[in-house]
Amino acid sequence: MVLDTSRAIDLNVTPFHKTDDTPMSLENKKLKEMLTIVWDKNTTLQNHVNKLMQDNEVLLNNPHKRKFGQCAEGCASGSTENLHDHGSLKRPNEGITRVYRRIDDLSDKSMVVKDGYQWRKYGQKVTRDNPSPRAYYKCSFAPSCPVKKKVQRSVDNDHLLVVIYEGEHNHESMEKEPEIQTSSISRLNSPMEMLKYDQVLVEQMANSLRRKPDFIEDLADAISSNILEYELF
DNA sequence: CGTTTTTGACCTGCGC
DNA sequence: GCGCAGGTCAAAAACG
Repeated sequence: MVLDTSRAIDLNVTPFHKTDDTPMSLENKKLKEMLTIVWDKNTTLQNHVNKLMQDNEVLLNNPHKRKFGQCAEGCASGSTENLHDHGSLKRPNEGITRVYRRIDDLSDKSMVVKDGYQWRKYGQKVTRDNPSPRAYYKCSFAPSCPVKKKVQRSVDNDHLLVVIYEGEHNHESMEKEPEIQTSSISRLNSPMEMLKYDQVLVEQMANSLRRKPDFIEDLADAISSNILEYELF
């Protein structure tokens, strides 16, 4: 869905860009035109996605919700809007951080997320919008440390654990592990972290968008027209 | 035996 | 005021 722009740019700067009419030059010209078309379509799609995410943000900030944070998983209780909030990047409340962790072993039900801190589980609950239980943890330094976290499998993707941290630790962690931050992009420092972030984000958006029939039609149109144009060359 | 996890009961806030 | 759903408590069980 998302074009690999770095590759596109590499293709666009081939050493064969003389203005003569050699077969290689013609080929290069065609490739450039194709790239322009694909790029335009990609931009259109991304605009569409941005619009959907903005709509989703409006839903998240809907004051009808009981309390912020409770809509952490599967806000799709509304029958008309079936988008989930996993793609949202910013939260209105400070001190609340969402982290996505990938699970490789689906049979592992422990929902243990190693984040460098010690946690004590104090509850577990099955929520209405997600069949997998939500686990509640307090920092083991409580009550001096007020931090809590909630861990639940993503309703969209079994391979993802959604971890919601509330509050800030007032002590040092035992060990630090890299996390996939989605609430604070500034914490994605390395290219590898950015790559992981993109991967997770794309998965979430794809899962959400699959539920939008209009978008599927648009996507199908874009792909089919793209293929036709490609075959014309 | 101390610590952690489990789990049913209870509390709280919100919508109707 | 009632019902619902999420969050928390606390006793019992499990574990090292």
